[in-house]
Amino acid sequence: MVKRTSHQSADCLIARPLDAIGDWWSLLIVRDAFDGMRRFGEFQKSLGVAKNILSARLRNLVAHGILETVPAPDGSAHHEYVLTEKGRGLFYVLVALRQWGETYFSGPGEPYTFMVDRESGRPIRRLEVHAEDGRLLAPGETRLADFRLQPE
Amino acid sequence: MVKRTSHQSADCLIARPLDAIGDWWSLLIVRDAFDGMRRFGEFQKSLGVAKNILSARLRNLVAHGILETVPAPDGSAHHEYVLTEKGRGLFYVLVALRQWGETYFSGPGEPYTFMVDRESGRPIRRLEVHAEDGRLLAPGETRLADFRLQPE
DNA sequence: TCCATTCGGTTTCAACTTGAAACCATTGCG
DNA sequence: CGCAATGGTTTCAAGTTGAAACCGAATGGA
Repeated sequence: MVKRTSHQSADCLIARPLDAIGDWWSLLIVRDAFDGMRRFGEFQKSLGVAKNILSARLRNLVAHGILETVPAPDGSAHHEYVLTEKGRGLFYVLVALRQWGETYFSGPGEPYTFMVDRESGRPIRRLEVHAEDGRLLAPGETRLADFRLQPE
Repeated sequence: MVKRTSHQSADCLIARPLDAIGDWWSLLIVRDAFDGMRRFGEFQKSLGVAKNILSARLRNLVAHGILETVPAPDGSAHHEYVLTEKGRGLFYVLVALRQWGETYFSGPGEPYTFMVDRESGRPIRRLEVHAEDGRLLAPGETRLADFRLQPE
């Protein structure tokens, strides 16, 4: 075996992100970070993940610029992990995954949790994909195109 | 070791979806399926993945109702893999991941590929998260809430 | 002061997963 | 009939994961 396959250098811009966050734990760490968690111990408790794994994942997320470490504000020797701009960019991925989960993975009769506007407490709208001119695009109504030279 | 950790029964509706698609290959298979691929060989060639792994992933995606097998239209004994409704629901996840990739993972001077409207060939708009009343929500301006009883 | 505890990890090691390559069963075709 | 293509499964070494033990630096209390 050469090595677990990496998509670091794949052409596809879906494959490359998966290299950074493409495992079970990383996205959950990011989710918790959006929920305000910052400390190693908080993540560990929330996720129930083994410490070595958490350690490796945090290191990887920091290496990819998704989290960054900042000195702990309480003056302790430890540091905290906070989302970078790039990390906050994962918000839309989380929302998409979440809405998919709400639609297809919530058991009947199960306490239904969903994403609400923090301000009003009301559910948010479903994500939509729009063309440049505003038309709503259904799944599959897109394709990929090269723009080596900016057209027009 | 008990078993590789599963989030099947996690409360969180972000964790549970990750159980279905939370590895490198599954989402790439779904991406290819959106691109019209249907045959084992097509996926294998496109992804360069070992056949045993592809086989296991396809089985898993079918088991989760993301793909389904249909008899091959050419009358051969083989079948094809096509996206179900649930599978097509992953469109928004792919778009979100893709836009994140476009923003943060495209090397400078690299041939820039992005998602365009199939009809017009023009780039699509960025995803936005909106509150019920239409207000634009920034990353972090949401939270999760329980709706055991429908409020209002 | 000294012992205990918490926090944030690293190390160790067995079980599990991954991937390359070999193998196998059907069908298609000349 | 023979041979290649398709769509897998099997095998096995190497890599990854996870539970638990360990460790070192700071507090925290008695």
